[in-house]
Amino acid sequence: MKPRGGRGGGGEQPAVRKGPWTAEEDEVLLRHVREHGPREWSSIRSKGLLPRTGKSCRLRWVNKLRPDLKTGCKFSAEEERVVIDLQAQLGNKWARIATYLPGRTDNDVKNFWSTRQKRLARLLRAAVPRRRPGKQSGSVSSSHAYELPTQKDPCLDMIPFQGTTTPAHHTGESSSHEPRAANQHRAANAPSLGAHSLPPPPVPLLTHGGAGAGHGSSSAAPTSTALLPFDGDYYARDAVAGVDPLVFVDPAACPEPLAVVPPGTFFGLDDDYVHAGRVLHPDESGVRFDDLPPETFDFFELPHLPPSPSPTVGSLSGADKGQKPC
DNA sequence: AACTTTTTCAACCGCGCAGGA
DNA sequence: ATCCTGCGCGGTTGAAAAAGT
Repeated sequence: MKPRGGRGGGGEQPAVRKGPWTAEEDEVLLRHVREHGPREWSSIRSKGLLPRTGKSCRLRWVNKLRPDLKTGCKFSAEEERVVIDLQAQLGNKWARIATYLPGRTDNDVKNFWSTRQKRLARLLRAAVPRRRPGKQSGSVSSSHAYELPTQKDPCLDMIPFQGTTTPAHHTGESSSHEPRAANQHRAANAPSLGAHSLPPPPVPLLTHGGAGAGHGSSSAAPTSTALLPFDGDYYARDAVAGVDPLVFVDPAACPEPLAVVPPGTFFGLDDDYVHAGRVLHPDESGVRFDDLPPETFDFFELPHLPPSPSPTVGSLSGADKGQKPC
């Protein structure tokens, strides 16, 4: 990190400091927020409180100092599901997705997603025979215990892992920005999404076992089986044993599950889904990369999930205070 | 135990929008 | 109508920690 002085707009202001925050800086920032609320970020520097840009201050607050954050907690299975579904629905609107996840920041969601993208990429590369034209994949199975019933060359090397830019499908909003006011208090009051096509966030999505389940958020998923990922899973097929880890929301109580990845949106592939070496056709929809990594099957520890935190709007500020056990 | 690889997390950057002057 | 400033968002990077060999 090159601490460049930056042409700090005002001559008297100290050079902008970058890099990791110190406890002292945190304290100053917290004090500022206590006194003024989470705003006036730029005044922090202009008043000489901290040699940090307003931007940096805001980021620090939002991502680290906010009292309602679930820091240090891995994403629960339910959270993962929400992220995956919403990403399919909204694209990379991390801030918006985060509004559905109390205690999570857009940065959390973003990091989570990119981590999984990387993991998937690696897994697929490892798992899938590289069959190039004219070269048969004879050697592949030797290094992998599982055999993949490949039906068609998935050309995985060409999968455009689009975590970065491509929304799975556009929701038609040209501006990703929510109304400012809504944004501003997102953390504290949970979201009030600007209308558009999505349902209001929090209530249904973190349903656990059904209660309060979803405002019909989706266009898809006529049945829960649409969400059932793996009929040929090579990690945990046996373990699955009829349990759909992703759809533990009782379909009866939640007749309208979250949107599934609609056909053609799996990593930008059209027509067919590529799934760890085999191609799934649209009628097998519901495949999502989340199913791939072994740890996904931590799902079977789901019973440990906290009893529906009732992630309703507003639960964020109160109930989620402090660092609760994950 | 040492080394390598992978994952996680924190922070920065650039861009675009909104509101005020 | 235009410019300026502040803020929020999404993408990216890099260091530290954890896991694997």
